[in-house]
Amino acid sequence: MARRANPTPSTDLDARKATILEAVVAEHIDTAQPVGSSSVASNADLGVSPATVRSEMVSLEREGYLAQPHTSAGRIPTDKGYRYFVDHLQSGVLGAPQQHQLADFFANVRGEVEDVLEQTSTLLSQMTNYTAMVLGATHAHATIMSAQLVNLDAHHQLLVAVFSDGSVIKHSLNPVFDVDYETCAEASRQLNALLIGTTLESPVQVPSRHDHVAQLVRDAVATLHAQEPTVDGEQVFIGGSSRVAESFEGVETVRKVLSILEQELLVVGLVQDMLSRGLSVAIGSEVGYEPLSTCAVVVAPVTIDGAPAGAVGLLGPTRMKYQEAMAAAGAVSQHLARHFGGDEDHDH
Amino acid sequence: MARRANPTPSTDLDARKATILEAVVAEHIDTAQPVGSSSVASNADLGVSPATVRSEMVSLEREGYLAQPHTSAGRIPTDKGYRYFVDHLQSGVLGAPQQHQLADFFANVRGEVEDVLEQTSTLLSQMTNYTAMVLGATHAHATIMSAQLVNLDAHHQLLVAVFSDGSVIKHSLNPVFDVDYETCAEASRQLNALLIGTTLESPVQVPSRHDHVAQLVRDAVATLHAQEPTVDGEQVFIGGSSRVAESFEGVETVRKVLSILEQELLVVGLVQDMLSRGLSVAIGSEVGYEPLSTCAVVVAPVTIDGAPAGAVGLLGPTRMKYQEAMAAAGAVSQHLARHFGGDEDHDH
DNA sequence: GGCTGGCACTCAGTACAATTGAGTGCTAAC
DNA sequence: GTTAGCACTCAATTGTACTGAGTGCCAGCC
Repeated sequence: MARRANPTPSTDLDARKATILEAVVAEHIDTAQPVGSSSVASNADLGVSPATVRSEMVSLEREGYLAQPHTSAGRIPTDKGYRYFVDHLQSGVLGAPQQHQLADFFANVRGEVEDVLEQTSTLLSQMTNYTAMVLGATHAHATIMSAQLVNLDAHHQLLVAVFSDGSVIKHSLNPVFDVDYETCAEASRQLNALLIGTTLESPVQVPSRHDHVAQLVRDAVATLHAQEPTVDGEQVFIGGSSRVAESFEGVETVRKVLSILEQELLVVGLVQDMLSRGLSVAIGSEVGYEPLSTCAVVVAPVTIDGAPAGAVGLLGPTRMKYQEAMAAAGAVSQHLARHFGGDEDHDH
Repeated sequence: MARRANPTPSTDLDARKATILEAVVAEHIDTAQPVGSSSVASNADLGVSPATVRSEMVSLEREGYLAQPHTSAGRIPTDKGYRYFVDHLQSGVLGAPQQHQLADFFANVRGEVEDVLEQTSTLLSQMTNYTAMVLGATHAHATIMSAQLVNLDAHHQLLVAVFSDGSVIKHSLNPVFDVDYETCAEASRQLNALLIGTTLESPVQVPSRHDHVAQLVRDAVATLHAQEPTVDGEQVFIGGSSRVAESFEGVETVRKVLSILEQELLVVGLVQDMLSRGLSVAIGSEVGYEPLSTCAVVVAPVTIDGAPAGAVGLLGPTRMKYQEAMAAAGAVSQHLARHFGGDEDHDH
C-alpha cells in the first residue's frame, strides 16, 4: 500500500532503479554500511551485472536518492532515498510473538490511565528497540464530573477537577484575601453547579458579584480554562530513552537527542505537527528540528470514536526498520484505542 | 568538616601521603588522565622530589587508594581513594553567580509542587552539569483534607483524595455491582467523614455493614491505605539525563546508566537506601548497583520541621566534582526546605 | 634513615609507509 | 543497452619505528 503524503513528491523511478534503490536502502538499514554495486546485483534478483547496477546508481545519485561517503565506497541512502523507500513500502504485519506480547499486555494491564500509557511506552520500546513516545489524550472534550475547592489554609485553596475520562487536574489558588472554611465550601458548591457537565471549551456564565465567594469562583474557572490553550493538557510518556545510546553513534548526537527528549513540550509539538501535516513518518530534515536531522520518527494516531485521542510514536536513526516500527506503532495505537474506547466490555 | 560515615573506615594516612593522594584525586578529576609523580611533586607544594612521591605512591597503591592502568602510566584513584578524598573534603561554598541563580529561581517560581520539583531538577542539573534527581515528599504524614468518590459510570468510580500538602491522589474502583449516583454520593459523604483529618497511616474504623455503600467505602479506604507501603507515593523528577552522555565514555556505560534512570522505583530505592545508611556520597561500588559501578551519587535530604520531606541528588562519574556537587545539592535542598516549609511568608 | 638524582626499563600513543581490498568510473566490445 | 575488463581511488589495516611520559630501583648524600 503505497503511502503518498510526502512533501516533495518523488518523481517515479523506473522499475529497475526502484528495485536497486530499495535494495540499497534495505541492506544499509540492515548492515549500517555503505552498499556496493556487486552485493545489490547478487541480492536483488534482476539478472544484471554489477556494472549495470553501477551506472544506475550514478543516475540515482544524480537525482539525489543516494550519496557516496567517499569515492571508493558504496552508496548510502539520502533522506530522499529513505522517503522513496518508505513511500513504496507495503505495510508489514507484526510478528506473531510480538502480537501475543501485545495482546497479553493489554489483557492484563490494570490501573490508572497514566500508568497504562507509561507502561505502554516501555512495552513499545522493548518491542522495537527504539525510543517510544506515547501521547495521552487531552481532556478538551471530556466533561467535568466534579469540581471542588479544598481549603488548605486561609490563603491556599486547591482546585481539583475530575473529568469523565478519569483524569484529574489540580491547581492551586492563592487569593489575596483570607478565606474561611465556609466561604470555600460555598465557592466549591457553586463551582460544581457551574461546571459539572461542561467541557473545558464550553463557555461558562461566571457570577459578577464582588464578594469573596464570587471572586474565588471566577478565579477558579479562569484558572481552569486558561489551562487548555497551552499544550499542558497533553501528557507524554517516553519509554526506552536508553535506546538512544544504541541507535546513534557519537556522544554528541546522543546528547542532543536526549536533550530534545527531555523537553516534553517539544516532543508533543513535534508529534502533533507531524499529525497535522498528515505524516506518519518523518525522515531526517522532515522532522523539523536540526538536532534530529539524523533521526526518523514514526507516529500513529490513536482515534477513539473518530476523535483524536492521542498518539504513539517511535524515534530511531534514519536507518530504522521502518516496516517493523510502523507495524508496531500501528498495532499499539489500535490496542490503545480499543482498550480505552470499547471500554464497555472492559474487564472480561 | 571531615565527614566520617563511610562503611570501611579508612585508616588515617600520614600527612604527606594524604597530601599526595588528594593531589592525585584532584588532578585526575580535573583532567581525567592518570596522574604522574612529577606533576604531583610540582603542584602539591611539599618540597619533595618526584622520586619520593613515587615511593609514596607505591605504598598508596599497596594500600588500595590508587591504581595503575598500565605499568608506564600515572596513577588513578580507586573508589577507596575517592572515598578518602571525599571524607577529608572541607565543605565548599557555592559560587556567587550560582547562589544568585538559585535565589532568583526560588524567588520567582510558581505553580504546583510537582512543577516546582521538576523545574528544580532541571536547574540543579544545569548548575552542575550532572544528572539531577529530586525526590518529592511522601504524603505519609500529610492529613487528608478531602476524600471524594466520583461516579464515572455504573461500575467505574474514581477516588480522589486531597492532602494538606496540596498533593492529590486518584485511584479508580471497579466494583462488581452497579453503582448509582445516590449510592456513590452517600459513600463519598461517609468517606469524607471517615478520612478527613487522618493520615494514610492512621487506623480507620470502616463500616462492617454489607450494603453497597459500605462496600464502596471499605474498598476505597483499602485502596488508599494499600498505596503507601509501595514506594509509589514518592515522586521522582530526573533532570538532565542527557548529561549522562557527556559524563561517561563508552556507549555501553551510557546505555546502562540511562536504563537505570528510566526505572524510577530503582532510583527512589537507591537514594532512600543511601539516606538510611547515613551516606551523603556513594562512590562506585558503594552505590550498590553493579551497572553504576563507575558512578558516584551525591544526595542531600530535604528536611522540613525536622521531618524528612524528600531529597535531592546528583549522579555523575566517580571522578565528579564532589565539592561543587555537594555544595549545589546542599544549597538546593535548603532552598526547597525553605520554599515549602516556611510557607508562611510565601508570597512576599 | 629518609631523600634524591640517575638510570634502565616499560609501554601506550603516534606517526608513517606499505599493503590490502572493496568499490568505483570509464571504455571497448558484444 | 549490457557487460567484461581495467585502471584508479581511498578507507582501513598492518607493520615498524619512534617518542616520551612515567615507572622501579639503587647508590650516594644529608
